[in-house]
Amino acid sequence: MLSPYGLDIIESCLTCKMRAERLFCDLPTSALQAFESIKYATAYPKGAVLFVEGQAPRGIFVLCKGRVKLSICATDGKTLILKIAEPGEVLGLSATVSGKPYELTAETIDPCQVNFVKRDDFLRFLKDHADACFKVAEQLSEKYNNACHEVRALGLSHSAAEKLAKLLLEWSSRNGEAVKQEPRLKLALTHEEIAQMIGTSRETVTRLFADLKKRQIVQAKGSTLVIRNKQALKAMATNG
Amino acid sequence: MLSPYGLDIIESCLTCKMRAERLFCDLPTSALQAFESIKYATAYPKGAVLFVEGQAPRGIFVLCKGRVKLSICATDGKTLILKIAEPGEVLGLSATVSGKPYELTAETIDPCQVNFVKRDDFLRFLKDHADACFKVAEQLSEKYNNACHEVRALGLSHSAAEKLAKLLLEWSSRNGEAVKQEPRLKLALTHEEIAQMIGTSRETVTRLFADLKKRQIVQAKGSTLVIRNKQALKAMATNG
DNA sequence: CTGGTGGCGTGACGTTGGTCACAAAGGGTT
DNA sequence: AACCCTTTGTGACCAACGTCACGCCACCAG
Repeated sequence: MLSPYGLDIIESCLTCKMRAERLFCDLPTSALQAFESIKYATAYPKGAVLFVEGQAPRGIFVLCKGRVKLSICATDGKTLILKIAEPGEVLGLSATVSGKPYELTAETIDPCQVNFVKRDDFLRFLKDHADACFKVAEQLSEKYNNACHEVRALGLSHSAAEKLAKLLLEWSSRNGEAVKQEPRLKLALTHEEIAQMIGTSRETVTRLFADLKKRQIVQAKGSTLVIRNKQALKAMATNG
Repeated sequence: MLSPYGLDIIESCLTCKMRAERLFCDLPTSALQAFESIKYATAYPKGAVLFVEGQAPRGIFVLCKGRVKLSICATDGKTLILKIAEPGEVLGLSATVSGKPYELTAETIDPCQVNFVKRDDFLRFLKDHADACFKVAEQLSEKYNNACHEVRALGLSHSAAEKLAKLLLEWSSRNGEAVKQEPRLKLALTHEEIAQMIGTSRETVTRLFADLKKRQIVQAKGSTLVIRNKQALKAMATNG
């Protein structure tokens, strides 16, 4: 079997092992078969751009493997990273449904496997499969929810420190690390990228991390970060 | 007929004159009849709270008359106004679909007429009416789109002036005033509320308006604002 | 008229954090 | 080793803006 960019291709959604765990993949077999017939399994190298904000919607991208960076950017080049999409996520969904331009830019940061579905095919699929349509509504609610959290973090924070603390706590809650006394997390992003996630400058992120380390709140072990004082971090995240 | 809070109640969605113009109201008669049977026509005075962020979703609120302020607020009381909802808008939709808590707070700023539908009834209605389900997906896309714009405005702006310029331009584009040489708009909000919309302080808004007037970019005529120099405003909105 | 209240205008001041500039530390390649 | 290139660390400087403080005006009730 061909295996571009070092990926093990998932051939069919019907036999996909991760099917049950994922919102959009978990559909009755009849719908999945229909989906199967309109999807294009594709693969991208690291750094590929799936779509750019402002572009007319070509269709949806179901992420099967790898991570994708979702960002918006200003005319002057300043960019804001909204989230790093993980496998199972559907990208370009809202633009495809509404017909408006993609509202953000999607760029792979790993080699990725993606199922692409053309807009026309997808809309027809939704008309025919009411249960899929409901799943889409659920997915969109999820996305809206995330966007609201983003708005809250950006709009109601008093300082960059507060936003960084929020981000670290959110990351640690991803993998269930949050319940532990001293959560650990892999810092897979550069300071520059972290800065773009919280809407501040690279230097500020560096300084904030230095400060957190000095105050014994976090500790770096290679590329993993140990949160030594969860309470202090939470206090920073809520009181600004 | 009873007419609480000085409203002329719209009795039935089937005979509603505004039906065609509005996304959610524009459904086939069969679906509308089903909707009719599960909705509760209600009325609220000015200042009533439809739901609070964090609350478990009780159902959706279709706004028929009046305006509703949608906001999120921080633990310290600082609030951010996301938008002022106009008639035709469906409130609490995403939370009702996903089952997660309402992500924002809805408070009437006029006497309002509202059609309320309980969550259970609404979900059953969606299962039965695929076309309604698709409408919901469209509505959610719309909301997501708005949220993305909000994120962009908040996260990628360099200054409060830029955000205010963006807001004024957006307001003027609502009523088709934007095409005119010198668009006019009603300032229905206080400086305090405008500040809460762009995430800044009341004093800053006052100062910004004073500056805009001094530079002949806008002009106040009573409670209406005339934009005298659209170009300058656009420049402020894009170049920060 | 008088007092109360809510919105607006404005000065002074201090902090935050963006920007520039450069140094240091890795990490990979030749 | 010498060389890149990327990432991180740090100091200096300054504009933006949040905050406090207060005065003014309009409106309304008694």
